[in-house]
Amino acid sequence: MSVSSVGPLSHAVFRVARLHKALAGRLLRETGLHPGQELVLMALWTDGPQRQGDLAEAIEWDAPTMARSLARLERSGLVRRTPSPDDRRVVIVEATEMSRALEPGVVAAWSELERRTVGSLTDAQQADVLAALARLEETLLGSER
Amino acid sequence: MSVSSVGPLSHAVFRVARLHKALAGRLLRETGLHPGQELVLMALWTDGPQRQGDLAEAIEWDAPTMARSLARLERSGLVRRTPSPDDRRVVIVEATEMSRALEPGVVAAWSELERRTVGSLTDAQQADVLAALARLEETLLGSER
DNA sequence: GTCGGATAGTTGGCCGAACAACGAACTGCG
DNA sequence: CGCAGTTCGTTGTTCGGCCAACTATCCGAC
Repeated sequence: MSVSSVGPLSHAVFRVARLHKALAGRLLRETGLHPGQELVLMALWTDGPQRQGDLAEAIEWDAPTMARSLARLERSGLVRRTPSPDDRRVVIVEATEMSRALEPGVVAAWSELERRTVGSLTDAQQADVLAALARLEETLLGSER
Repeated sequence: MSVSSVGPLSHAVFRVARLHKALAGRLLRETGLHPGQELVLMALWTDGPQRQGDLAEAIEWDAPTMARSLARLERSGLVRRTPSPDDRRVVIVEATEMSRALEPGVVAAWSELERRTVGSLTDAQQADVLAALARLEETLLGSER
């Protein structure tokens, strides 16, 4: 029973995901960030300081994953965490001035990633692919509940 | 610059991949395996004993990732590794008898994963999605070289 | 007011994943 | 024959990702 015969669609998702993530990693390397960290920073750049929990929810991360990732970003000086005065349990996260220097590189990396992902697809094909992915996402989300 | 605006297609790939992998992890948990290990075992079950390098290539894994994963599987008694007599650098990997007990569960998990991924898609829609993923894979592969 | 439950983050453990650096073994060329 | 270069696998380090267990804080009911 080979993988591709048991689950052709799952296998295809697997393969595309691997390739895409690997490409993202290579492109992002020039910025010095690891894949995923740019999501955190982009969320902070666009939405401003926010509670750690909200940030985790925004990019759909586990709380432990977010905590550790922020600890690393903080250590790199890209992020600042301050306890909220209102509720001493919550932590407010914000991007530092220093992190702003990375923004052009990150946007460039994502643009290039998108360019290389879209490839030579026509607009119509691109719409098809997006629609297909949306269908998959909807199905998978439905399977969670 | 939000992620979805910079790279809508990339973002969609990202999201589907996360959901799919998480679902795979949940389904596989019942077998006691971690996502990825089932790929190794399935390859060994179908193709028999083989060189570690060939195995890594078959499921497109990094050599270090394969080495460590096999070390864990070996520790669990699911896999046996013996040095090749012909070439003392190479290691021959084989699935143990004990591992065979997991086969039904693994196949069931992958079947369920596929079922939940396909969802209520018609055959035609399913073909569309597969074609779309194939196009993406082709594009991404082309971007590697 | 106090005590129990809910909420916010952290930490430990384990895994897959990538890169770099390394040692061991083989191969082929001069 | 000997040595350079290649191939095979391992180890170190650093990540993201998940679960489980824990601490600290807050809130609400009694």
